[in-house]
Amino acid sequence: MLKSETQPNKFDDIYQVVRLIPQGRVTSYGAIAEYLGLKSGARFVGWAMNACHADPTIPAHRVVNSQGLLTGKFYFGENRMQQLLENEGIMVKNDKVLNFNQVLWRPFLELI
DNA sequence: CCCCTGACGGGCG
DNA sequence: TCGCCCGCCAGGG
Repeated sequence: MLKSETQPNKFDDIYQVVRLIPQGRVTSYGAIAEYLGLKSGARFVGWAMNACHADPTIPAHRVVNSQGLLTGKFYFGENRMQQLLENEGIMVKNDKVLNFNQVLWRPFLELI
């Protein structure tokens, strides 16, 4: 099922970074792409997430777009994504993460 | 083989 | 400040 046979490292790296996101924090597709040096950009990350939405071990709800908008909430069901985030102490209003700059987890800055 | 689409992002008007 | 357009890469029709 996994297309990992074609892009093993890229997909795995992306999932790896996502798994490293601390609870109560979020990150953006662009941040992940930048950290991994994916010239393909954020689109590739979003695409990778789409391919993994069946994997419960990946906290995909902690990945939002550069505006802090829950663009992928549609894939979690009605308000599942927002519920998961709020459950971790992240405030969400109108499908947008509040205090985004505070909860944003930047791998290239905080991952050592 | 060609065209369209997509959990994005940055640039320009 | 808001909205539109283009780039990027892979998969599906």
